[in-house]
Amino acid sequence: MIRTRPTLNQVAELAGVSIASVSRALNGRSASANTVERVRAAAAELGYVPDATARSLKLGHALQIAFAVDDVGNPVYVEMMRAIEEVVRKSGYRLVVSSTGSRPSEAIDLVNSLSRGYADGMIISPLRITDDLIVALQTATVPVVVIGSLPQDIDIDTVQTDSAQGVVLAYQHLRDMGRERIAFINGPADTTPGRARARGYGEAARAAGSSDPSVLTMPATDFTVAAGLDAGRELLTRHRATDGSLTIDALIAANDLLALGAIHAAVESGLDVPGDLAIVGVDDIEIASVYNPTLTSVSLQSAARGRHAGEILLQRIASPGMSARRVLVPPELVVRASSKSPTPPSGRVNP
Amino acid sequence: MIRTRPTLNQVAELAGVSIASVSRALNGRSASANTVERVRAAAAELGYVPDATARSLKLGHALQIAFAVDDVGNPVYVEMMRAIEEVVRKSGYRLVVSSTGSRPSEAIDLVNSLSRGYADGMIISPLRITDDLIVALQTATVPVVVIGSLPQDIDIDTVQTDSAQGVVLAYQHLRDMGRERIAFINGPADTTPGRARARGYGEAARAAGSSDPSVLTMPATDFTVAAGLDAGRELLTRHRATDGSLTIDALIAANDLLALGAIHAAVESGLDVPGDLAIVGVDDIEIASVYNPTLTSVSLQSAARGRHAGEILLQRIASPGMSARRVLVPPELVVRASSKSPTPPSGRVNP
DNA sequence: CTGTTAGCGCCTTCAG
DNA sequence: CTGAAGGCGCTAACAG
Repeated sequence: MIRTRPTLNQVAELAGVSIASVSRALNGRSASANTVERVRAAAAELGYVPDATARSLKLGHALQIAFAVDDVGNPVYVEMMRAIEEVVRKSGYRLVVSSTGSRPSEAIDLVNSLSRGYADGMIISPLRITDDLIVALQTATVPVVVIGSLPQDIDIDTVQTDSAQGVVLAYQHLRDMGRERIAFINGPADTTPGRARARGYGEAARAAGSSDPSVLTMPATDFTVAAGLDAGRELLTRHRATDGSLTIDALIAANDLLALGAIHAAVESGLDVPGDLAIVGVDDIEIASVYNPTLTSVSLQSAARGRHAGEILLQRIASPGMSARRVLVPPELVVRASSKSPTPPSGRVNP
Repeated sequence: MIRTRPTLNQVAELAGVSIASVSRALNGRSASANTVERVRAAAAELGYVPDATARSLKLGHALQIAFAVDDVGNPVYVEMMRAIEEVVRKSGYRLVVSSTGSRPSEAIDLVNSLSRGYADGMIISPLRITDDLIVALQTATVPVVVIGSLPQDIDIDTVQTDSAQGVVLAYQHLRDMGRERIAFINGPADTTPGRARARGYGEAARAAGSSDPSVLTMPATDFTVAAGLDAGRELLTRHRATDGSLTIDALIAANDLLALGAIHAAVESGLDVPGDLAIVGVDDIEIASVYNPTLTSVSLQSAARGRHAGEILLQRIASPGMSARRVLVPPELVVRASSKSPTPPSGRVNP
């Protein structure tokens, strides 16, 4: 049977003092040693714990932070979540995680329901940033920090990375490894990261002499392993010469989940990775380092982004007057086996 | 600047009616069409949204469900989380996710803080179930559902699976595939799943004629990929003959993350999986189906367990008087490439 | 149908 | 140092 929760009143009655004294004794305000002692005893006997809701109503804050993402299944968000939780819990906040799904309307509903005051602040990392969402963010009644890229003129705290630059790093790395025809599996083109990464790929490809980067681009329907598998299969059948040989020798995937799916597609079709096809992902999720082959990836430092977002949000809650901040976390290439050179010099032994 | 939130009072004033009428108009209780109209207009003009905290205090529930796990990084918990969220959100509840870390004391603190009433119920899936935790669970002031195995006589709702049986399935499958010496990488032995899976392995091994299953058992320090990598490396160096050949031909890992780490350890040491070493995991996480090789795994149906837990919790919140329920979700073997036969019949073509 | 009123449980002036 | 009282924003009787 569920035990019913004792209230301040019952503690007061048992201790033989007023509820005000109980409150003070328990919260460390001025009270005589005698009172404190009796209150403590009474509270312990009843198993009293203050009611969070009543406290919130009185104090005006919920001690909760909301974190909203499109898909909690993506390890990137899990990493952010851990980092955020670690930061905010030190200040006494709980983390409420919401998976909004891909429809921006859901995210907007969520932001608006925040106005109901169940959370004291929000961190959101949306894949699709619509005008409506921006309006909702701007008119929210609690502080909001966005992990992602907002238009420059929007006055909202932002933690962003340069994923276009990340893809450029990947491209250049593959060129350095001697790859000539580098394809690109993007996520949905209507997402913010999708657009940014396509831009990076386009820039890098053109700089390398490609006249039309889009011919080697394959959009996936989502940023997931399953979508990467589909896109990978499609890409591989599309870029075969009539003799069955591959007409591409490298592949950048817009994130690691897509890359994993794509590698699997390559392997299942009998290709050697990286021998026949080098593959680079983006995000550097944990599995990247133990996949077979290990996956070269561009780290977007999810944990660091989460940490920054948490800290900024805490600061803004403390001082709402601050002007909006933008912190930029740089991408970093992490080289592993999946992008090794196709023609290892033979007759030489590894040092 | 953060917009300040309008209250019922201000809406009432603007609409020229009492706050009670506003409340009724907004909540669809009896009110004249005229009143409803004016209240709606006033609320819209002010951008009014009811305060969740005040509402909770009055109504006596927080409309939140807490989900506590040791490590949100494990895809199993993410799967459960999604399933739970889907179930509870239909009834208007938000999901608060907490990562407790491995110390049972943290979980106990969390359970106790639930008594603060910030959540109306809790689902917890603890790796380590101590007596103290059970006491905390029993004395919690809100309904609790445990995903995991509790002692039989404990009167708490439980959703469990039979992971010992799951390991038996894995063992028998490997025997069927012609494997003779089947090793076992367990998680920490002081965890509930660790003990259950060790028991299953012991039973199966003894049934197959092994006198001491412990000689082929290697405990990992955690249920993670990193721990699996370490344990795999250790296991592989330990079970080499003097000529360098492997003295085991199969391996069961207590979960998929460990299995992934172990496969990687095998591959990096030049072994062929499944040629030299067949590997089976437990949990059937998504990556299992796209790892190279694809991982044979025993599904413990995390999504189904999460769904059941959510439904049971909702029922109990609705009718606290119900006697405790136990639902059992059976394990299911999912065969993939990592456990294929070591000696494929040659001279034959696949149909 | 509508307004007034009494709390939900807690914290915090304000007197004493 | 302590008790009484007001009120955070809302809903649910209760009268009218």
